[in-house]
Amino acid sequence: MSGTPHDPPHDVDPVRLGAYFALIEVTSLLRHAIEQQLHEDGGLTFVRFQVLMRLHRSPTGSHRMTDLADAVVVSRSGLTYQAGLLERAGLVVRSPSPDDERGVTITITDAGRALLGRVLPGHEEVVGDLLFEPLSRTDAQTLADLLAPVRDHMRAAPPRSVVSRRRGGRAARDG
Amino acid sequence: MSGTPHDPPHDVDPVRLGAYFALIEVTSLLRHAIEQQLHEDGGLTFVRFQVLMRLHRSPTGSHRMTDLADAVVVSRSGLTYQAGLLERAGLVVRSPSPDDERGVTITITDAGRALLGRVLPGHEEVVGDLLFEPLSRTDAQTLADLLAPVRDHMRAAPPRSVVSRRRGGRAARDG
DNA sequence: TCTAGTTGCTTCGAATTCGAAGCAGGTCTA
DNA sequence: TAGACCTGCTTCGAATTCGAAGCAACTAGA
Repeated sequence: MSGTPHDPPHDVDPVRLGAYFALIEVTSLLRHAIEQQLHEDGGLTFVRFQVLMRLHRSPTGSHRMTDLADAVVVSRSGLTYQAGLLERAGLVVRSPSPDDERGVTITITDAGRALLGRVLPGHEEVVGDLLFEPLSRTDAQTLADLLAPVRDHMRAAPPRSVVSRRRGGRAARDG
Repeated sequence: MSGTPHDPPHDVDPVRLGAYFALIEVTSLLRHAIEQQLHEDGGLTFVRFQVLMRLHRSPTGSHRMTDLADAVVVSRSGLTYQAGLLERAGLVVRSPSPDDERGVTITITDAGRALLGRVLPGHEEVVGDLLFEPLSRTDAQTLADLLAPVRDHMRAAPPRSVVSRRRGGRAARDG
C-alpha cells in the first residue's frame, strides 16, 4: 500500500504508471531530437514544422488560424507569433477569410513546400532511427491502434472541461 | 507514390505515419491538460513536477543536477533555472556533492513531498480520465511494452549522436 | 607536479510560450 | 435596427526554454 511517512498516499497501477512514464519520456526524447534535426536542416522549430505540415497536407494548402492552433496544440497567441515568423520568411501567406471578415486564412507557399521537401528526409530518418527502430511493422500498427482512440477521446472531451476541472471536478468520477 | 508537383518526394509508411502523428498529438494534448491541472492544484509546471517526482521516487530523495536534467529531458541551464525556483519555494535543497566538488546534489524537502501529495490525486485523475479511459488494462500493458524498448533505444543512442547527425550522419544507417 | 583537456554547473541573451486584455466583426433577441 | 453577447485574431507582459560562454574542479600524460 502507501502512506508511509514520506509517501503521499496513493495507489497507482504500476502498469499504467509505466505506460504513462514511457509515453512522456519517449516523446520528450523524440521531440528533442526532432528539434535538433529541423533546426539544422531548415532552421525550423517543431511547432513551425507542424504548422507547415498541416498546411501542406490540407487539400487547399490552408487553414483557419484557430483550427490550426487546435490542430498543433498551441495557444492562439502562440500561433499568431509563429505565423508572423513564417510569413516574414515567405513560407506562408495570411489573408482574410472569405466567409468571415474576422477570420484569417493561412496558406502555405511554394517556398514553404520546398522547405518541407528539404527537411522531410532528415526528419523521417530521425523518426525512423529513434522511434521505429525497435518496433516491427506490427508493433507500429498496434501503437497506432492504441493511440488513435486515445486521441479521439482527448479531442472529444473539450480542453475547456479539463481546464475547469476544479469546478465540477471529481464529480465526473464520483457521479 | 509521391512526386506530384507540390509534393515533396518521399514515401512514408502510412502505418508509421499514423503512429507517429498519434503519439505526438496524444502527448501534446495530455501534457497541455496536465500543465493546467498542476498549475491550478499546486502552482507547478510539468517540468517542476517531473523534477519533484524524480527526486521523490529516488531512494535518497536526491540526484545530481546533470543526471536529473537528463532524466527529465531538459537542458542543464533549464534545470538550473527550475532548481532555483524550487529552492526559493523551499521544495528542494541544493548542496555540493560529497565526492565531486563541482557537482551539485539536489534533494527534495518535506515541503516538496507534501506538495506532491496535494497535487498527485488531481494528476492521477487527469491522466486516468484522458489517457487511460479508452484503454483496457491489457492495452495499457501493451502500450508500456511497446514504448519501453523505444525508450531504452533512445537512451542508449546518446543524444549527442543525434545532435551531430549531420556530421557522420546517415553513416549510422549506411554502415 | 605542471599543463592541457574534460566535466559540472551557472550566467547571459535571445527565442518561444502562454494567458489576459483589446479590438473588430458576427449573432441573437426584442 | 439596437443592444448585449460571442468569436477570431492580435498585442502585451511575464515566464520558461535553450545554447554559448564562463568558471571552478577533476583527470591524464609528460
